[in-house]
Parts: sequence; C-alpha cells; structure tokens
Amino acid sequence: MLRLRSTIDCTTPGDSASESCIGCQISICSHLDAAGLDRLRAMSWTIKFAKNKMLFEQGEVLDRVCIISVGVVKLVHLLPDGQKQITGFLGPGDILGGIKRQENAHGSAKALTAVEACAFNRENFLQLIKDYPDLCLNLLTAATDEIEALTDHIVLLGRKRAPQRLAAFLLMMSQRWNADTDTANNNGTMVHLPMPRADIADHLGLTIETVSRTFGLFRSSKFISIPRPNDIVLSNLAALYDLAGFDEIPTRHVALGL
Amino acid sequence: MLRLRSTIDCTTPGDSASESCIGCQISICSHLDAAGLDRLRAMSWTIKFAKNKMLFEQGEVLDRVCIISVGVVKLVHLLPDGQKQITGFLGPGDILGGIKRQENAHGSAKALTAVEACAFNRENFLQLIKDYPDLCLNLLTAATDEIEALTDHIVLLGRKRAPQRLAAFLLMMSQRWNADTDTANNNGTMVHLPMPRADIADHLGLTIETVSRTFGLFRSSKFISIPRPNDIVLSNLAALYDLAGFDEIPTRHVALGL
DNA sequence: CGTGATTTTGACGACACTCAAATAAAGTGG
DNA sequence: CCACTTTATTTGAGTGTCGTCAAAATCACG
Repeated sequence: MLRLRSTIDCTTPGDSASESCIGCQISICSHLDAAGLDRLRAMSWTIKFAKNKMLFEQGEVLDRVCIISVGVVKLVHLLPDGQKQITGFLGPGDILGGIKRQENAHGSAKALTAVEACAFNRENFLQLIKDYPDLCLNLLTAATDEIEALTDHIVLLGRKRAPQRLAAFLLMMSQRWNADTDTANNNGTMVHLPMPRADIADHLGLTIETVSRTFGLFRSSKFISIPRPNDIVLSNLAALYDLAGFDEIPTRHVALGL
Repeated sequence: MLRLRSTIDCTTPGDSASESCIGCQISICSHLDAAGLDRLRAMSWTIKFAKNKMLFEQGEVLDRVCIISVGVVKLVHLLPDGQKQITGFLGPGDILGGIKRQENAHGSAKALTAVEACAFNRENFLQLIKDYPDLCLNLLTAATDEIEALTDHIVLLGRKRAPQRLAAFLLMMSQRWNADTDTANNNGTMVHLPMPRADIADHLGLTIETVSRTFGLFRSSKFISIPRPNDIVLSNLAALYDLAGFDEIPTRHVALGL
C-alpha cells in the first residue's frame, strides 16, 4: 500500500475544490508536459466520501491510486484483539493507493472529514510513471520522505513519554494543514485538530485518558489554551519544541511568504 | 535517506562474496539488460567495514547509495537526551543511501558484523534509474514494502506489550536471514541473532532488562531454548505466532524450494 | 432544551523502568 | 592453555508512568 505525503502546497489560489486535483501543483502533477497533463486529465476521475465513510477496508483489493484534494483521512490498523493503531493522517496533496499487482490494503482508510480525491486506475498510473521518469523519481523521493516520517514516529513511540509525544503531535499538526488558520495573534498559534481524542491516542500509542490528562498538564503549564476541544492555541512554542526534542524552532515556509 | 529491504534472495550460489554485489539477482540488478549491467559494473565499487565501524553518522552528507552484500547493519537514531532507537536492521540485498540533493543522513548506520557493500555515486545511480523505468518502478515497489514494514513496527511499538514485541522480532529474524541456519531439527528452528540484547531493546522500545526477562519468560514457558545468548531455538512456533498477533504461520519461501 | 457522544477527572493497579548486584561470556596477555 | 580483565547477560527489589475501571462534566446535534 503506497502512502505518500506531498511536500508541495496543493491549494493553488483560483482553483475550485472540484478541479484542484488536476490544476494544482502537487508532487505528481508537476513535472508533466502538456501531453502528460492531458493524459492525466483523461484517466482520472473525482471521488467523494462523506465524513466517517471508509475509503477502503484492511485486506480489500487495492487497484486504484488517489490523490486527496480536500479533507483529512486516517489510516487505521486493527489488531486481532480489537486494539487500534492509527499509522498516519493524510490530507490535501497526499497520495494513497495500491501499485503492486493484486495488492491487498495493508490498513484501512477512513474519512475524518468530508473528503474529495482524484482517482486513477492502477495500470494507467503505472504506465504514466514509466513514460515520465522524472515523475517516477519524484515519487521515489516522496517515498523516501514518507520513510523518514515513519522513522520519526517509530522513535516517538519507542523512546518518548506522553508529554513529548503530544508536543510533537501538536507541532506537526500546526505545520502541515494549518497554514491559513495559523493566525498568529498575541496569545499564540491556533491549531485545529480534525480528529477526536481517541484518534490522537491511537496515533500516539496512548489511551484517551492519558491524552486528555496531558492536554490538561499543558494547559496548567500555560503551554496551550483550549477554547474548544478541537481548537488548541499554542502559547509557548519554545516549551513545546523543547519537549518534542527538536533542536530548534524551524523557520516557517508558508505559501503566502510569512 | 533511502532504506529498502530486498525481497529477492541475494546469495546466488557460485558467487564469491566480493562479487556478489554485481552478479546476484537482487532487486536493483535484476531487470537490467547487458548494457545496463555493464554500466552498473563500471560505476560501482566495493566498500568494507569492520564490525562496529560506522557506515555514516546522523547528519552527515549522504551522496552515495550502497547495496549490502555481506553482513548486518543497524540504523540508529539518537535523541537529545542520549536515548537510542534502532529503526531497523539491514542485511544482504538491502539498499541504503541518499538520493535527494544535498541530503543529510536521517540516522546513523553501524556495522553489526563485518560488512561488505556495493557502492554507487548518487548522480550515476539517479541517471541509471532514469534510463531504466522498470528499475525505478522496482525501487518504488520496494519503498512501498519498506513503508509497510515500518507501519507494522509502528503498530508493534504503539499497541503491543513486551512479550508480543519479542515474539514478533524473533519470528521476523527467523524469516529474513536464517534461510540456511534454519535447520529444522526435532527441537525447533534455530535463529542466530547478530545483535546484542541492548540493540534488541533499542529496536523494540524496551530496556535491556525487560528483554532479558522476556527471554527468560519464553524459556520457562518452553517457547524457546537458549543454547547461547545469541542463538535461540524456537521450539513452539505456534505459540510465538499467536503472541505476535499473526493470523497464521505463513508457508516458507526459501531459495532452495523448501 | 434534551439526548447521546465526547472529554475530563479520579482512584487504583500493572507493566515496564531504574537502580543495583551477581553471573556468564568474550577478549587479552602471559 | 589458563588467569585476568572487560563486556554482556541475568536476576532482584523498588518506583513511576501509564492503563484500567468508573463517574462526572462538557460538548454537539436535533
């Protein structure tokens, strides 16, 4: 099961949501000539999922590849005893699907919000890749990035405690999909969390209660404030970065040039 | 940092160790025509590392790609507070290196045993990939496999207890590099562990003591026996598979047709 | 405003970590 | 080949973080 997070901003100004999967400059669409873009347009179609609908189930045959244009998807792995582990969240620009022959989904994918995606037939997708080596190399680079991200998460789960895990999670969330809602007011940076506490717990290898308690710890430590459960204001970024174990606060690279 | 584990057996009978990086049928060498093999031979060279030598350090510039032909390498991630997490072990046929421009190593790589590898200059490697789309697609497929393997490890670290983790580790080890030492005698399957307990602990997100205690638990439960600390006999595979959370015992696919 | 889901808070227990020491194994030099 | 040193592994006792069970408070939605 291929799962890649794009490093390039997908939401190009002027594109409507329904067309954003074609016209935008995400990883796969860039580096294509006019003929390639025409082929892309001809072979792709748009799929939509309501909130909480399954994109696919664990074990299901995966013969399509899709690029998310709107919304957030969670990747869930079920254990025989009923436990869950969420191995990642995907958003606009991220790629998900099967590229191997007769591939079965390694995990389930569920829409956290309303989701729109640009879909391709696997065979068409593979042929396009073969015809555009640069595109294939881009995908390989993106796969390398995903491998590094998963590696970081392994370090998080293997060697970090609850506060460190949550701090890293909040900072990750603030950097990925909150470019516009990241309105820096005098109190801090606002982050919207599209997932409930249970999903955060299943992502960080904790329980709902521990996640909630750690949120409470951060609030009483004045690191954050919680106007609503899913809206977190990061009021002490330095403390959070320190907890997360990052060496420094990276300079933001936002589309609008902040 | 690219890191791929090969799914194809590397040790082709008849190849000497020093030539195995060229002559073998590992993922990258297969699907190449005669001209491609010549190019591969011309651009590659052999590097050797003694036991416990670093292949590269975290943060170091990575402008080479290598394919391990002999030995085992551990991938280590250091945390600011001195803790370690081993994100994987690589062996014969596995690929490691940098393919991005001005890439810095995301983690360190250290030789667990004496190691030989087949090395490529990054630019040459990338050009070869561009000229052979099938090869690039193969790498993308291998990257997908690596992503799935890392995902499985995330599930292990996030939702499994010490016994389950160690059981999964032992079974994984018995399947990857023990095709010949897997002599099934009447007592069980022999597995040789090339790494010390500390590395197992750092891989499974545990401490040395917990790993040792869990080995002791398995021994007193008659799941395993330990003739020497690094040689484990799996005497109750069914129990280990059950612990690890695998649904069934997979049929072995060994080179010799077992 | 009322119902159901989500989140928070509390009390208690268990699994794994820390600290400490003993035992076993591996390497070294005579 | 054997004493010696060094490293690795095992075992023990006590502590702490996080999980489990339970209930209250808050939020979302019709």
